[in-house]
Amino acid sequence: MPVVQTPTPQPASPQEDADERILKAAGRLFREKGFAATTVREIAAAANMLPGSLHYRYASKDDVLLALMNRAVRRAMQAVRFAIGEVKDPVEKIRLGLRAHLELLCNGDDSLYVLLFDWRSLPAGAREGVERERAKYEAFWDGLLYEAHGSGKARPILDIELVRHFGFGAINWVATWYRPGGDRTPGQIADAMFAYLAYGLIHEPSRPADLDTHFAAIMAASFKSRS
Amino acid sequence: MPVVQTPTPQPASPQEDADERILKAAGRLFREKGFAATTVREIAAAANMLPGSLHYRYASKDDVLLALMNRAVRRAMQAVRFAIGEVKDPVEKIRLGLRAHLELLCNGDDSLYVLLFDWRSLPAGAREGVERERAKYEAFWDGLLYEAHGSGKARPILDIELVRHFGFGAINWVATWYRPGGDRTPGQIADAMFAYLAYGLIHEPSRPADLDTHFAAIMAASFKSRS
DNA sequence: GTCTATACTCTGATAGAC
DNA sequence: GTCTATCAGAGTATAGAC
Repeated sequence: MPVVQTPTPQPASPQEDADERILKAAGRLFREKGFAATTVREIAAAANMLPGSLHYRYASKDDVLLALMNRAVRRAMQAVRFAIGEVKDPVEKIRLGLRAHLELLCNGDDSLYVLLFDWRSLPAGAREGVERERAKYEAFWDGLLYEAHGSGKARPILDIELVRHFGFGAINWVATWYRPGGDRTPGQIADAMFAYLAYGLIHEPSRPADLDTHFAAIMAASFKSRS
Repeated sequence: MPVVQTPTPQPASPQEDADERILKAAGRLFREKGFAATTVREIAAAANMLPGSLHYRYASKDDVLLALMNRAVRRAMQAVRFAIGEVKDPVEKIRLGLRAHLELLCNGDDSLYVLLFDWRSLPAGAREGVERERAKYEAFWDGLLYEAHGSGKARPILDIELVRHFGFGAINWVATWYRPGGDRTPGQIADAMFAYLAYGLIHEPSRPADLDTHFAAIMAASFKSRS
């Protein structure tokens, strides 16, 4: 199993620096307190500037949220594509993609969390654009699932969209209980989740040895491999 | 498979009527717009009273949220216990509990949604009490999982808490994409989720027929049975 | 218990100097 | 581009009549 890497971010140009500071500060605050409970003064202070200066970059508080969410989708797509790389095995692609998604959610910037958990704060007018990009990301995952389904390795899946919803749910929910420094890294958690969902929790005496072996191998690796 | 029923709510006494109207209105608004984006004036208007009257019942907006969340845990516990009833099979108990939880989340009052998705809005001081009750609910689920684990029907589970987290994630996330009137009822969705997680998505030629049969039976029923 | 009226704070956004 | 200073409005909570 290849170790997951994250794409190296390109150094910010001088003029992007202020924008970057704003989005980073806003991301942290929106994640901690939620969009509506965060004030523009707080964002500006955390970004080491004054409210007036912030307004020069973003015309409104909503615009900050919008930019943050657009960035979240972009980064998620980028991280998953990068993690999969040139891997060909369709099931392994899903495992690697899950790891990348969860690592971004837990240890990356806060934008993905905000996208997922502060969706209601996005004004209705701005929703369409983000929705479109988000749909692309989901379609990408559907493609991975469809590919695995077609490979014959996966159980005949009755509803790929439903499987994606359940998978996203299990993995996104990690953000509500994960605390850095715990027993497992995000990568290990993602592997465990993959193993449970892929091989199931029901054990019956007639279950063939190879299924248990695959399950055990992933679970064991989920303990050993660093994220 | 017994049909899931919901406990019949006892009729509200006259003086509870106003409290009830407030919590119901607040639940709907908090779910739609979030706690911070909802104003006391809106809650009062939706409950057919004026802000001053609302204040007579709840000293602050935070108190409304607190009452709503405490109620959510109470109702969830009640609904799951009721759904399980006298069923003895540990795996079936989990299936029925999942259905009840999801039905409350999708079609019941909005308090459970608010509890799960507006957790950050609860002031730190009030968190402890809700946390304690919520921990009891989670411990109850851990008990169900432990029981299933001990029955020998379940695969040797390495981490019950992790399984609960994944299960809660998949099932709670349904609230973010479920729309009433769609193809499936909450009960059917819960059954599908149960089947996927219980029997796994990986299919291999050596998989014994009985596992596929159980999986198929639940999935087929998930299409037929009304929630 | 519910109303009216209001106090006081904080919010997002802006205007204009530098 | 960033600052200072400020506006107009909305926010929660309250006081006190009925």
